[in-house]
Amino acid sequence: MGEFRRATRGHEIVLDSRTDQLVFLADGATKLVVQLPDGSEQVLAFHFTGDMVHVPHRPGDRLQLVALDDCRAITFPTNAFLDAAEGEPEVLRTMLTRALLALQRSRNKAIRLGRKAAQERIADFLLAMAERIGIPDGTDIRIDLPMSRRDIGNSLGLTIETVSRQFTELRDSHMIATSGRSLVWLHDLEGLAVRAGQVAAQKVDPENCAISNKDLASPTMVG
Amino acid sequence: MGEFRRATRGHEIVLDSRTDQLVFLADGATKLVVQLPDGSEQVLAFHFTGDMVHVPHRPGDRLQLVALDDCRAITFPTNAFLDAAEGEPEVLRTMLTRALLALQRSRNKAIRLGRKAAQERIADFLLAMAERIGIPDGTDIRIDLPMSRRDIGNSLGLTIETVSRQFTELRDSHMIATSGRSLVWLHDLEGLAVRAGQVAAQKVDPENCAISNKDLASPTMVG
DNA sequence: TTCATTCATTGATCCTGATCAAAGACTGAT
DNA sequence: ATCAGTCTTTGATCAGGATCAATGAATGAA
Repeated sequence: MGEFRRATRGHEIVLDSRTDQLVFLADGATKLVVQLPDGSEQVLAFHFTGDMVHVPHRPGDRLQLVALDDCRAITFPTNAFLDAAEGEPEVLRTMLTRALLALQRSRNKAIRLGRKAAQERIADFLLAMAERIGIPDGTDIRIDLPMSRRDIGNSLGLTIETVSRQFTELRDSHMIATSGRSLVWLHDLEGLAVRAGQVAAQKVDPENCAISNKDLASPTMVG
Repeated sequence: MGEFRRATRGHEIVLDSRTDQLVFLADGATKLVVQLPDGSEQVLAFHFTGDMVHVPHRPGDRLQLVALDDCRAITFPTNAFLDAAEGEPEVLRTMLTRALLALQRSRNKAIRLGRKAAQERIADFLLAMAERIGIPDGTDIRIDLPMSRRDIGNSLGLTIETVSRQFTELRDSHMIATSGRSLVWLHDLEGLAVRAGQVAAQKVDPENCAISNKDLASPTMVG
């Protein structure tokens, strides 16, 4: 019933655009992008190994799932998948739980975007990435970002220049360190949480990083 | 199992904040608001009669469901509700469908917020409201907005003044008319769609134009 | 290695929307 | 109806981030 797909960096994971699709990302990282009629594009979400992605059929605008590195995925038409799961309430329930989690992530994104300061968005983005793909490295958390500055900007409603300037400022204030285009070390999670406007609580616990999460083996759907 | 709740304008629909809640809005309109640690607030979504709302338990920040007018609702702890629905795949499937719809709306909100121009956000918001609570009135669509300019601004990442100025400009260009604080007539859906960036402005191939017109009828965007 | 291309950083200027301020309109209660 | 309080509109100024422009670094291929 499902179809296997491969894609290399920068290439679209081809989907049947006639109906809603469910995509299980077996390996790799992707971005979900909408091409707006004015030619610009908006990144709606990033996904990583194990995630389940819902790609709705949207007449009117172009929705693409693009590989950020080498990807393997299995795609299903949503309805067909649900029909098959009809006799398996626990499958439906799991999917519902993931869908609600995806909704939470999307709402978090809305909070990020509605928040005006560029600095808050960037700090929040880094903390969110730390939770999903961060790896403890001494007292730091190391992140290997698969997406470009442009992708980050498109995701946060900022330009590539503003993203770069914010990275520079965080580097100058010793909250992060970078190497090359993709490696980032988070030095000061608390400081980043403050800059992200999360002052009250919600700090990233190193134990909650992707490495330890993987043991739970609970794939998540992301929006 | 569920609990019945009433609330009048401006008052919170009290929820058990210890676990995720599912709220079925039997009657009325609400806003889902997050209180950010810095004291500001962000409107995550608006809801209307018949909507299902998921209010996750978010340790760290305060999430409130606030009545925009007189509301009646039934609330359930998500887990208890799902346990009870375990033997009813159709219920689960319906809820999953609704959750995916909510996800779509949230993504649309992200598109609105990521899009830079205030005018686009406002035009898009009005079209979204038209689809959800608009009433045909001659060649116009009439909307009775239950939320304040402040709510609209908080929802779109704009200030109350900017919202007001955009309304004024749309009025001056005869795309809308207003009466009092809540009544709005949409006069030119096509023009609004152009300002919303849903349709490429002028100078497009005739082919795309035809497609665009068709798309005006397709469901879209609410958050 | 070297080169070419793409991506990232830095600088200068401009513009949209935020902020500050004040006046005007609507709503609900008396 | 009148009034008080709140919400909305309008104006003036300011600032953050976009845009334009150029340099510098990283990656991949030959």
